[in-house]
Amino acid sequence: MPLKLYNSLTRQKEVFEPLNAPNVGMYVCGPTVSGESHLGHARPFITFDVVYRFLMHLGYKVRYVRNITDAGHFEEEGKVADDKIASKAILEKLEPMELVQKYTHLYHWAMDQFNNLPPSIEPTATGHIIEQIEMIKKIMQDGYAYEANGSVYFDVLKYNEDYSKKNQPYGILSGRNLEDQLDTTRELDNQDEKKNKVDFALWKKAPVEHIMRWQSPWGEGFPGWHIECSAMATKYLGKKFDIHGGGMDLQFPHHECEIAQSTVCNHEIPARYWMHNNMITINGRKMGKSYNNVIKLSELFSGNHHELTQAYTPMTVRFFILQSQYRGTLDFSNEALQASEKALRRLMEAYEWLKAQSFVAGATAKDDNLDAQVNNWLKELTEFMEDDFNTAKVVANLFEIIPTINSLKDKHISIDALSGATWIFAQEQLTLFIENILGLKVDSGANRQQLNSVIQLLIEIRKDAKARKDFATSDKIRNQLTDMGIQLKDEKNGEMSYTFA
RNA sequence: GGUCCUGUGGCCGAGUGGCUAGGCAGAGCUCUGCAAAAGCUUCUACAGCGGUUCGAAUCCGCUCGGGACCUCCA
Repeated sequence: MPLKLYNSLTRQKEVFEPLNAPNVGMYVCGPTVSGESHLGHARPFITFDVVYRFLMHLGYKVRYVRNITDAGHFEEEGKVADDKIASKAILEKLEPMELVQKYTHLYHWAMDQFNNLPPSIEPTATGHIIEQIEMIKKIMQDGYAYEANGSVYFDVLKYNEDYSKKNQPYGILSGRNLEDQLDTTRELDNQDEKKNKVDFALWKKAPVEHIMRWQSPWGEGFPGWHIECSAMATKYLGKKFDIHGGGMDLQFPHHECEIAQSTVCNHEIPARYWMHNNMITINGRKMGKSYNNVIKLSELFSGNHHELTQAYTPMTVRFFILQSQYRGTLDFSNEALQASEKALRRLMEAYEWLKAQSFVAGATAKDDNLDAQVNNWLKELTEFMEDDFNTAKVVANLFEIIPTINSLKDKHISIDALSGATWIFAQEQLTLFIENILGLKVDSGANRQQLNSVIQLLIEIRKDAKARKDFATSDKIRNQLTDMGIQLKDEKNGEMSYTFA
């Protein structure tokens, strides 16, 4: 079956056909590093990490470009007041590059926690001022932008008029028509440099107090928000590339504007497939700065937030996100996260155990029905991913297989219930999907080597106690370990194992 | 106001015109010195009202509810 994905541009699922197979170009809008990333930001990066991983699994050579937006009007929350007082001395002033550095590091740390693979190229907006200026000049030459008082604006009306004839009106991606927008925005329109309210900035003149500024043909200023993605995508992926991704809230205006800019410069819509992940909600409402309901990633990992009843590991969060399909909203709650935490532990325990077993390839199956069923579940994993990256169904099928694995482990079924080939196939598929495609791994604590030795010692003592029928001691060890978050389990064969809560 | 999305069991979530999604929580059983874990079994569904159909949670209409975007936004 071929890979199919939902294309926001055409509003339907389409078969994925790369422009230059086996190469695939994918651009995903990255973070604005003026603040710390929150749970909502995690979704696109995890979603497209899985897309990236799956495309590579299919054998494509993927160039994955994800930018860092580090130019614009920067203010760190809470620091604005200080900065206004600060005045003359450079060291007292808010230095944007300090913020950029700080939050870029935090962002990379979070991506690493989530086990997201680094993109092939991670360009910064400030590193591509020249490319952006060149692009703006080109748009002006073609007559689709104008200068006003040191700023440059894109002429949306003219663009819409000309490109409507080519069946590419402004609003083609978000499905809105310009007339409606003119109607709804007219009242707000008064004193402006813009010819029309719907025009957007390609370049902004920097006010005197603005620290971030670059020389340009129009004076000192800084680039508009939308042009950076167009410039960097074009530079690294060419005029036309395969996939452009990002959050649904970027569809308009950001991606719409990107399309307009790139279409003028390069004469075609920059990407063939547009993918948009839906939002994470909290209490049914989009998580976002303007709603004042964000949970930052560091807060999520530490549990230090009034909405949180506990800390959640990065893998729990990743798994939580992958349990849903990326195009639907996903509602955050402690209950939901706790469910994911437990489910993930069950999945990983079964998987780790299975991975450690050795099977003989030639052995035949005694339980043909179960064997066929397991094979089917394993095969479906690929089909589900090929159907617009349906990780929710992939996860569901993994859980279908778990009881069989645990039954073997607990000797409720014998090893020859399934054929050797099926067991080996299960090992391969689970490794492939759990680790390589979903990108899940066992949360590794700090240095646990000594801890493990200590626990091993306690286990020995407990075994002796049990042999003596000294259950008081045996229970004391188990219960106190449980209180510390270490769970002892008595295995069937008299051995004991443990897991960290 | 404009454009669009959505409403699934206690919670989170798949899904399709006819077959048990899955996870977590709850109940029972097995195992166990007792637990835990695990296995097996099991209870709560498709907002409401109409329509199309042999058959709809799935398609259509209306009503009610929730949400997103309308140039800060993942």
